[in-house]
Amino acid sequence: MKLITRNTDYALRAACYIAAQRQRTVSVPELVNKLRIPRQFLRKILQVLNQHNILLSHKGTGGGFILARPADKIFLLDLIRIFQGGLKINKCMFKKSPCPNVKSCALRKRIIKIEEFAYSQFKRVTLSVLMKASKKANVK
Amino acid sequence: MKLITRNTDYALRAACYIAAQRQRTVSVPELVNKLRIPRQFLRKILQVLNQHNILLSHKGTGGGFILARPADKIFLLDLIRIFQGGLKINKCMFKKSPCPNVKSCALRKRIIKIEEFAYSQFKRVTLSVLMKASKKANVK
DNA sequence: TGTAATGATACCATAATAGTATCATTTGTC
DNA sequence: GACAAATGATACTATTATGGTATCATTACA
Repeated sequence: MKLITRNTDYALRAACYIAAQRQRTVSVPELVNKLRIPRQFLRKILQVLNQHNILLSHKGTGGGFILARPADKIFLLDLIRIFQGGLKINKCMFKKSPCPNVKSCALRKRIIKIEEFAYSQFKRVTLSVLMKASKKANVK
Repeated sequence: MKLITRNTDYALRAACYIAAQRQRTVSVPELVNKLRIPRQFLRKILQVLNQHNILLSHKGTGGGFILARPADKIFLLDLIRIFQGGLKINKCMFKKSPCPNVKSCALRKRIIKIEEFAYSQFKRVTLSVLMKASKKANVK
Protein backbone atom coordinates (compact mmCIF):
# COMPACT_ATOMS: atom_id res chain seq x y z
CA MET A 1 0.00 0.00 0.00
CA LYS A 2 1.37 3.29 -1.06
CA LEU A 3 0.48 6.49 0.66
CA ILE A 4 2.37 8.40 -2.00
CA THR A 5 2.14 7.30 -5.61
CA ARG A 6 4.92 7.65 -8.07
CA ASN A 7 3.55 10.64 -9.91
CA THR A 8 3.22 12.55 -6.65
CA ASP A 9 6.74 11.50 -5.84
CA TYR A 10 8.09 12.66 -9.20
CA ALA A 11 6.13 15.88 -8.94
CA LEU A 12 7.63 16.54 -5.55
CA ARG A 13 11.17 15.92 -6.69
CA ALA A 14 10.76 18.07 -9.76
CA ALA A 15 9.18 20.86 -7.76
CA CYS A 16 12.02 20.71 -5.22
CA TYR A 17 14.61 20.92 -7.94
CA ILE A 18 12.86 23.84 -9.59
CA ALA A 19 12.49 25.58 -6.25
CA ALA A 20 16.23 25.30 -5.66
CA GLN A 21 16.90 27.13 -8.94
CA ARG A 22 15.06 30.21 -7.68
CA GLN A 23 13.65 32.26 -10.56
CA ARG A 24 15.60 30.53 -13.31
CA THR A 25 13.29 28.61 -15.66
CA VAL A 26 14.06 24.92 -15.74
CA SER A 27 13.42 22.82 -18.84
CA VAL A 28 12.31 19.24 -19.12
CA PRO A 29 15.62 18.11 -20.66
CA GLU A 30 17.43 19.50 -17.64
CA LEU A 31 15.07 17.83 -15.20
CA VAL A 32 15.31 14.51 -17.01
CA ASN A 33 19.06 14.79 -16.95
CA LYS A 34 19.23 15.54 -13.24
CA LEU A 35 16.36 13.51 -11.86
CA ARG A 36 16.25 10.53 -14.22
CA ILE A 37 12.51 10.60 -14.50
CA PRO A 38 10.97 9.20 -17.74
CA ARG A 39 10.65 12.15 -20.08
CA GLN A 40 7.08 11.90 -21.30
CA PHE A 41 5.78 10.99 -17.90
CA LEU A 42 7.51 13.96 -16.38
CA ARG A 43 6.14 16.25 -19.06
CA LYS A 44 2.62 15.14 -18.30
CA ILE A 45 3.18 15.70 -14.61
CA LEU A 46 4.58 19.17 -15.13
CA GLN A 47 1.66 20.09 -17.32
CA VAL A 48 -0.69 19.09 -14.56
CA LEU A 49 1.28 21.12 -12.04
CA ASN A 50 0.98 24.05 -14.40
CA GLN A 51 -2.75 23.59 -14.76
CA HIS A 52 -3.10 23.57 -11.00
CA ASN A 53 -1.03 26.67 -10.56
CA ILE A 54 1.84 25.07 -8.77
CA LEU A 55 4.19 25.87 -11.63
CA LEU A 56 4.27 28.50 -14.34
CA SER A 57 5.38 27.39 -17.78
CA HIS A 58 7.19 29.23 -20.48
CA LYS A 59 7.14 27.98 -24.05
CA GLY A 60 9.74 28.34 -26.74
CA THR A 61 13.50 28.34 -26.80
CA GLY A 62 14.94 28.78 -23.35
CA GLY A 63 11.54 28.02 -21.89
CA GLY A 64 10.65 25.76 -19.01
CA PHE A 65 9.08 25.97 -15.58
CA ILE A 66 9.31 28.03 -12.41
CA LEU A 67 7.35 27.94 -9.17
CA ALA A 68 4.06 29.80 -9.28
CA ARG A 69 4.44 30.79 -5.61
CA PRO A 70 6.99 30.69 -2.82
CA ALA A 71 8.33 27.30 -1.80
CA ASP A 72 6.86 27.62 1.67
CA LYS A 73 3.40 27.98 0.18
CA ILE A 74 3.49 24.70 -1.72
CA PHE A 75 2.43 21.76 0.41
CA LEU A 76 2.88 18.09 -0.14
CA LEU A 77 -0.80 17.85 0.56
CA ASP A 78 -1.46 19.98 -2.53
CA LEU A 79 0.35 17.47 -4.70
CA ILE A 80 -1.38 14.54 -3.09
CA ARG A 81 -4.71 16.17 -3.75
CA ILE A 82 -3.82 16.78 -7.36
CA PHE A 83 -2.43 13.35 -8.20
CA GLN A 84 -4.25 11.12 -5.79
CA GLY A 85 -7.53 12.88 -5.34
CA GLY A 86 -6.85 13.82 -1.76
CA LEU A 87 -6.45 11.45 1.11
CA LYS A 88 -9.85 9.78 1.25
CA ILE A 89 -8.06 6.76 2.46
CA ASN A 90 -11.00 4.44 2.64
CA LYS A 91 -13.87 4.26 0.22
CA CYS A 92 -16.66 3.81 2.69
CA MET A 93 -16.67 0.08 3.05
CA PHE A 94 -19.05 -1.65 5.37
CA LYS A 95 -22.16 -0.28 3.81
CA LYS A 96 -24.44 -3.25 3.91
CA SER A 97 -22.40 -5.11 6.42
CA PRO A 98 -24.26 -6.90 9.20
CA CYS A 99 -21.56 -6.45 11.76
CA PRO A 100 -20.14 -2.95 11.64
CA ASN A 101 -22.84 -1.11 9.71
CA VAL A 102 -22.82 1.44 12.41
CA LYS A 103 -22.20 5.13 12.39
CA SER A 104 -20.53 4.94 15.71
CA CYS A 105 -18.56 1.94 14.52
CA ALA A 106 -15.20 1.56 16.13
CA LEU A 107 -13.60 0.88 12.80
CA ARG A 108 -15.06 3.90 11.08
CA LYS A 109 -13.85 6.12 13.90
CA ARG A 110 -10.34 4.79 13.66
CA ILE A 111 -10.18 5.23 9.93
CA ILE A 112 -11.30 8.82 10.19
CA LYS A 113 -8.70 9.43 12.87
CA ILE A 114 -6.00 8.00 10.66
CA GLU A 115 -7.09 10.14 7.76
CA GLU A 116 -7.02 13.25 9.87
CA PHE A 117 -3.62 12.41 11.22
CA ALA A 118 -2.17 11.77 7.77
CA TYR A 119 -3.70 15.00 6.60
CA SER A 120 -2.12 17.01 9.39
CA GLN A 121 1.26 15.44 8.79
CA PHE A 122 1.29 16.11 5.06
CA LYS A 123 0.13 19.63 5.58
CA ARG A 124 3.33 20.38 7.44
CA VAL A 125 5.59 19.35 4.59
CA THR A 126 6.34 22.20 2.22
CA LEU A 127 8.94 22.43 -0.51
CA SER A 128 11.02 24.73 1.65
CA VAL A 129 10.90 22.30 4.57
CA LEU A 130 12.19 19.54 2.32
CA MET A 131 14.94 21.74 0.93
CA LYS A 132 16.13 22.70 4.38
CA ALA A 133 16.20 19.07 5.42
CA SER A 134 18.35 18.06 2.47
CA LYS A 135 20.70 20.99 3.00
CA LYS A 136 21.32 20.00 6.60
CA ALA A 137 22.11 16.48 5.51
CA ASN A 138 24.61 17.65 2.91
CA VAL A 139 26.46 19.70 5.50
CA LYS A 140 26.90 16.72 7.77
CA MET B 1 -6.57 5.13 -1.90
CA LYS B 2 -7.83 2.36 0.27
CA LEU B 3 -6.47 1.68 3.68
CA ILE B 4 -8.55 -1.47 3.84
CA THR B 5 -8.93 -3.61 0.75
CA ARG B 6 -11.98 -5.60 -0.06
CA ASN B 7 -10.62 -8.97 0.93
CA THR B 8 -9.69 -7.63 4.35
CA ASP B 9 -13.15 -6.15 4.57
CA TYR B 10 -14.82 -9.44 3.63
CA ALA B 11 -12.58 -11.33 6.00
CA LEU B 12 -13.56 -8.99 8.80
CA ARG B 13 -17.26 -9.32 8.15
CA ALA B 14 -17.09 -13.07 7.90
CA ALA B 15 -15.02 -13.33 11.05
CA CYS B 16 -17.49 -11.10 12.88
CA TYR B 17 -20.40 -13.22 11.80
CA ILE B 18 -18.64 -16.41 12.80
CA ALA B 19 -17.69 -14.88 16.14
CA ALA B 20 -21.32 -14.05 16.83
CA GLN B 21 -22.26 -17.72 16.36
CA ARG B 22 -20.02 -18.76 19.24
CA GLN B 23 -18.84 -22.36 18.89
CA ARG B 24 -21.27 -23.32 16.14
CA THR B 25 -19.47 -24.10 12.89
CA VAL B 26 -20.57 -21.82 10.07
CA SER B 27 -20.52 -23.00 6.47
CA VAL B 28 -19.75 -21.04 3.33
CA PRO B 29 -23.32 -21.38 2.01
CA GLU B 30 -24.61 -19.79 5.20
CA LEU B 31 -22.09 -16.95 5.03
CA VAL B 32 -22.84 -16.31 1.38
CA ASN B 33 -26.52 -16.22 2.18
CA LYS B 34 -26.12 -13.78 5.05
CA LEU B 35 -23.28 -11.59 3.89
CA ARG B 36 -23.73 -11.60 0.11
CA ILE B 37 -20.06 -12.07 -0.57
CA PRO B 38 -19.09 -13.82 -3.84
CA ARG B 39 -18.82 -17.49 -3.02
CA GLN B 40 -15.47 -18.45 -4.48
CA PHE B 41 -13.82 -15.31 -3.31
CA LEU B 42 -15.10 -15.90 0.19
CA ARG B 43 -13.91 -19.48 0.12
CA LYS B 44 -10.43 -18.37 -0.79
CA ILE B 45 -10.45 -15.80 1.97
CA LEU B 46 -11.61 -18.30 4.56
CA GLN B 47 -8.94 -20.74 3.51
CA VAL B 48 -6.33 -18.07 4.06
CA LEU B 49 -7.78 -17.26 7.46
CA ASN B 50 -7.56 -20.93 8.28
CA GLN B 51 -3.94 -21.14 7.13
CA HIS B 52 -3.10 -18.20 9.36
CA ASN B 53 -4.82 -19.69 12.36
CA ILE B 54 -7.55 -17.13 12.62
CA LEU B 55 -10.19 -19.73 11.85
CA LEU B 56 -10.42 -23.47 12.25
CA SER B 57 -12.06 -25.43 9.49
CA HIS B 58 -14.04 -28.59 9.55
CA LYS B 59 -14.56 -30.60 6.39
CA GLY B 60 -17.44 -32.81 5.41
CA THR B 61 -21.18 -32.63 5.92
CA GLY B 62 -22.10 -30.11 8.56
CA GLY B 63 -18.61 -28.70 8.38
CA GLY B 64 -17.54 -25.09 8.24
CA PHE B 65 -15.53 -22.62 10.24
CA ILE B 66 -15.17 -21.42 13.83
CA LEU B 67 -12.80 -18.94 15.42
CA ALA B 68 -9.42 -20.35 16.32
CA ARG B 69 -9.21 -18.08 19.38
CA PRO B 70 -11.38 -15.71 21.38
CA ALA B 71 -12.83 -12.70 19.55
CA ASP B 72 -10.87 -10.28 21.70
CA LYS B 73 -7.63 -11.87 20.56
CA ILE B 74 -8.27 -11.31 16.87
CA PHE B 75 -7.16 -7.88 15.71
CA LEU B 76 -7.99 -6.01 12.58
CA LEU B 77 -4.26 -5.53 12.28
CA ASP B 78 -3.89 -9.31 11.95
CA LEU B 79 -6.17 -9.33 8.95
CA ILE B 80 -4.47 -6.34 7.39
CA ARG B 81 -1.14 -8.08 7.76
CA ILE B 82 -2.46 -11.21 6.15
CA PHE B 83 -4.25 -9.67 3.19
CA GLN B 84 -2.31 -6.49 2.64
CA GLY B 85 1.14 -7.45 3.79
CA GLY B 86 1.06 -5.23 6.81
CA LEU B 87 0.88 -1.48 6.80
CA LYS B 88 4.13 -0.62 5.07
CA ILE B 89 2.34 2.33 3.69
CA ASN B 90 5.09 3.66 1.53
CA LYS B 91 7.50 1.62 -0.49
CA CYS B 92 10.61 3.56 0.27
CA MET B 93 10.47 6.18 -2.41
CA PHE B 94 13.05 8.88 -2.63
CA LYS B 95 15.99 6.57 -2.96
CA LYS B 96 18.04 8.32 -5.57
CA SER B 97 16.27 11.59 -5.17
CA PRO B 98 18.42 14.72 -5.15
CA CYS B 99 16.15 16.66 -2.87
CA PRO B 100 14.93 14.56 0.02
CA ASN B 101 17.36 11.66 -0.17
CA VAL B 102 17.96 12.14 3.46
CA LYS B 103 17.57 9.86 6.41
CA SER B 104 16.42 12.73 8.51
CA CYS B 105 14.12 13.83 5.72
CA ALA B 106 11.02 15.58 6.89
CA LEU B 107 8.89 13.53 4.55
CA ARG B 108 10.26 10.22 5.66
CA LYS B 109 9.66 11.13 9.28
CA ARG B 110 6.07 12.03 8.61
CA ILE B 111 5.40 8.85 6.73
CA ILE B 112 6.80 6.76 9.52
CA LYS B 113 4.67 8.65 12.00
CA ILE B 114 1.58 8.02 9.95
CA GLU B 115 2.37 4.34 9.69
CA GLU B 116 2.84 4.08 13.41
CA PHE B 117 -0.36 5.91 14.09
CA ALA B 118 -2.35 3.72 11.73
CA TYR B 119 -0.78 0.69 13.32
CA SER B 120 -1.77 1.75 16.80
CA GLN B 121 -5.32 2.48 15.72
CA PHE B 122 -5.85 -0.84 13.98
CA LYS B 123 -4.37 -2.70 16.86
CA ARG B 124 -7.20 -1.50 19.05
CA VAL B 125 -9.90 -2.95 16.85
CA THR B 126 -10.75 -6.53 17.74
CA LEU B 127 -13.67 -8.65 16.64
CA SER B 128 -15.25 -8.27 20.04
CA VAL B 129 -14.92 -4.48 19.92
CA LEU B 130 -16.73 -4.45 16.59
CA MET B 131 -19.44 -6.76 17.85
CA LYS B 132 -20.08 -4.57 20.89
CA ALA B 133 -20.30 -1.50 18.71
CA SER B 134 -22.92 -3.07 16.45
CA LYS B 135 -24.92 -4.34 19.42
CA LYS B 136 -25.12 -0.88 20.92
CA ALA B 137 -26.33 0.50 17.62
CA ASN B 138 -29.04 -2.14 17.33
CA VAL B 139 -30.34 -1.29 20.78
CA LYS B 140 -30.72 2.34 19.90
C1' DT C 1 -21.27 -45.12 -0.85
C1' DG C 2 -23.12 -40.77 -1.76
C1' DT C 3 -23.25 -36.07 -0.53
C1' DA C 4 -21.94 -31.90 1.61
C1' DA C 5 -18.57 -29.58 2.96
C1' DT C 6 -13.43 -27.57 2.64
C1' DG C 7 -8.33 -27.74 0.30
C1' DA C 8 -5.55 -26.58 -3.42
C1' DT C 9 -4.67 -24.32 -7.41
C1' DA C 10 -4.95 -22.32 -11.82
C1' DC C 11 -7.14 -19.14 -14.32
C1' DC C 12 -9.68 -14.70 -15.86
C1' DA C 13 -11.48 -9.63 -15.35
C1' DT C 14 -11.15 -5.03 -13.97
C1' DA C 15 -9.18 -0.93 -12.48
C1' DA C 16 -5.43 1.94 -11.09
C1' DT C 17 -1.03 3.28 -12.01
C1' DA C 18 2.90 3.99 -14.90
C1' DG C 19 4.71 5.11 -19.13
C1' DT C 20 4.96 6.28 -24.45
C1' DA C 21 4.09 8.55 -28.82
C1' DT C 22 2.61 12.15 -31.73
C1' DC C 23 1.11 16.32 -33.47
C1' DA C 24 -0.03 21.20 -32.46
C1' DT C 25 1.39 25.60 -30.64
C1' DT C 26 4.32 29.12 -28.92
C1' DT C 27 8.55 31.78 -28.73
C1' DG C 28 13.28 33.12 -29.26
C1' DT C 29 17.18 33.62 -32.60
C1' DC C 30 19.53 33.93 -36.95
C1' DG D 1 10.42 34.65 -42.18
C1' DA D 2 12.36 30.14 -41.24
C1' DC D 3 13.99 27.10 -38.04
C1' DA D 4 14.72 25.15 -33.67
C1' DA D 5 13.62 24.51 -28.94
C1' DA D 6 10.60 24.38 -25.85
C1' DT D 7 5.59 23.25 -23.79
C1' DG D 8 0.22 21.95 -24.72
C1' DA D 9 -2.97 18.52 -25.70
C1' DT D 10 -4.29 14.08 -26.20
C1' DA D 11 -4.58 9.36 -27.31
C1' DC D 12 -2.57 5.17 -26.74
C1' DT D 13 -0.05 1.04 -24.46
C1' DA D 14 2.05 -1.64 -20.48
C1' DT D 15 2.22 -3.26 -15.93
C1' DT D 16 0.58 -4.35 -11.57
C1' DA D 17 -2.69 -4.95 -7.90
C1' DT D 18 -7.02 -6.27 -6.83
C1' DG D 19 -11.13 -8.75 -7.31
C1' DG D 20 -13.35 -12.74 -8.82
C1' DT D 21 -14.26 -17.60 -11.07
C1' DA D 22 -13.78 -22.50 -12.08
C1' DT D 23 -12.42 -27.07 -11.23
C1' DC D 24 -10.77 -31.10 -9.30
C1' DA D 25 -9.11 -33.35 -5.01
C1' DT D 26 -9.93 -34.57 -0.27
C1' DT D 27 -12.38 -35.31 3.95
C1' DA D 28 -16.10 -36.73 6.96
C1' DC D 29 -20.70 -37.61 8.18
C1' DA D 30 -25.11 -40.13 7.39
